[in-house]
Amino acid sequence: MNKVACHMNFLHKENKINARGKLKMMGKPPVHKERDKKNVAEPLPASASDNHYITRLPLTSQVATTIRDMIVQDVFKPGERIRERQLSEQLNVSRTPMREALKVLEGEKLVTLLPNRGAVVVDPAPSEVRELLEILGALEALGGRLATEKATVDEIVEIRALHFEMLAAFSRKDRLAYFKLNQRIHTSIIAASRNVSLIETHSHFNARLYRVRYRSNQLNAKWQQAIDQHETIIQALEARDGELLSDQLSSHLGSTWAKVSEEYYIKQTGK
Amino acid sequence: MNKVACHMNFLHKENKINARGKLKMMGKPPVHKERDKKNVAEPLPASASDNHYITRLPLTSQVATTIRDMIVQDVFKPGERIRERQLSEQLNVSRTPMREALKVLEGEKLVTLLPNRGAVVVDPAPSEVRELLEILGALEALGGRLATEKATVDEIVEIRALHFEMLAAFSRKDRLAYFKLNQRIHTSIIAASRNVSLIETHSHFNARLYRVRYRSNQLNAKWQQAIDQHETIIQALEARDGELLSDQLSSHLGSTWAKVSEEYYIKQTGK
DNA sequence: AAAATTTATTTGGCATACAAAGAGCCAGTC
DNA sequence: GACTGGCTCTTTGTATGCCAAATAAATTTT
Repeated sequence: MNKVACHMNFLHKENKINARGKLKMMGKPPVHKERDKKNVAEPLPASASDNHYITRLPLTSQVATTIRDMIVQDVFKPGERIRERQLSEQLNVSRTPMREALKVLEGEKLVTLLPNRGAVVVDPAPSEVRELLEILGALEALGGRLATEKATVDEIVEIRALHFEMLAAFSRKDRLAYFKLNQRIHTSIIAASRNVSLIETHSHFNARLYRVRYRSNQLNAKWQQAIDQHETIIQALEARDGELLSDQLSSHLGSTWAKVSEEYYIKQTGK
Repeated sequence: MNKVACHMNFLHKENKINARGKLKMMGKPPVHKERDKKNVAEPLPASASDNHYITRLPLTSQVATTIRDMIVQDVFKPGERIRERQLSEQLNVSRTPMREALKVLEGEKLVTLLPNRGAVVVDPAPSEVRELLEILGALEALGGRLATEKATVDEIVEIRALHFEMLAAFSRKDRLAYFKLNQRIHTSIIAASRNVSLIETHSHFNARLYRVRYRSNQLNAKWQQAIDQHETIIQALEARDGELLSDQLSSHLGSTWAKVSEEYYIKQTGK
């Protein structure tokens, strides 16, 4: 359900999605391979560890998730073309779910579908990144304001705890841990807004910006400043000051743009 | 490109989409039916009236657009099931583009795809409508603020003109004209923000709320109040007062929710 | 009447076929 | 040599048929 990628546990290109234990070789009369184990109803506990027992999600969704992860984690580079036939063979699925998955990803703006030329991984122009950050800022501002009204004490405490963990990562100069905690904090604030549609929308825009922010995080010089902003954010939440939190969140993303745009500038001139 | 429906020019159910002047009977060697007319480059003026000359859009997109219009315009009622085989026969396309189109619409949250049970037209719960209106409010607030910075004088003048037209529709008690002008005004303000992603996102949420707002508009008792709000909105834009415009736009949508929720209440109790 | 079982309908996914669009190549013309 | 038109090759777009699995409906059994 969570569209933001979980880091570094994706399938490699050689991996195969093999839905419903499908047996591909055309001999072998279909004999319900490993179904009989549990053909009594049995409510299916759905425990976290049943990822073998290959999930009964529609293949299309599985494929979409796989590709989505590959994109967010840079297995497919921006601008790279995705050949549906080739990839569907690699994933061991037919073209049908592959194409449907690409349609889904197109809707998520993670790929562009050129007519008769297939899918290309999007490579947002700097201006688009700025636009998206503005939107994300507005969404977080809304989420923050709602959170000050609706968050439970427990949620706020948990967010504060994440903040401390983030400080720990900061002290250790552990940029990856820092990044992930940072993300979790923002996501948790939005989650506290209790607005399901907002949570989804936020997650969607976050995914579109994931790569950019990840890379920006790797070379962010103004780390201390970001930390300071975060402290204010948490305090505003604790004080349930919607106005302040709202402002802080959007200006926080404003400075993200400052960092990112600087990076674009460097890439363009120096390098 | 504009996802908000243009009113009442959709295809009826008997209509057929027949892409690329496809000749289905298997005789007839392929002789580029009516292409030769314009195989010289000719930038293709894309005038509004070239909807005959059967567009060279992918069938999937055409199907998606058709169904989208049918949904927004209530040909398919919320909660109604869409049978892919049946509908694809009616539209005279195969299941393949039909299924892809439904995937697209799922991404737009206009239908829900139940595994093994196909597509159902979404029927947002009141709470979801509230959520979406909150989000739309935040988006319009952002758009408004940007518009005060970026709008050209011409754009503002045009919006003022639309406002007067809307007043005219109001005097005539022409609710449909009023509604459409109202939509155009809001869309124009967002368009003036110059943030392409925002324009798209706004259009998307607007589409999801289209039906609700349309119906609400039909029985809105507090029409005068809405008019007053609009006057303030236009003035704020003319004064380029971002703060004010921003506030007005989101509170405007707040009162939209007031109206809509009232209607839900009526439906639930009285009726 | 409730439960279990059978049947019918529909979707999910695969495989195959073929037309059309692009991309690249090559020759011929100016 | 640059442009043009035509080839060929590859990939996508669409149609079609097929079958398994899931659901819903009908029917039988208990």
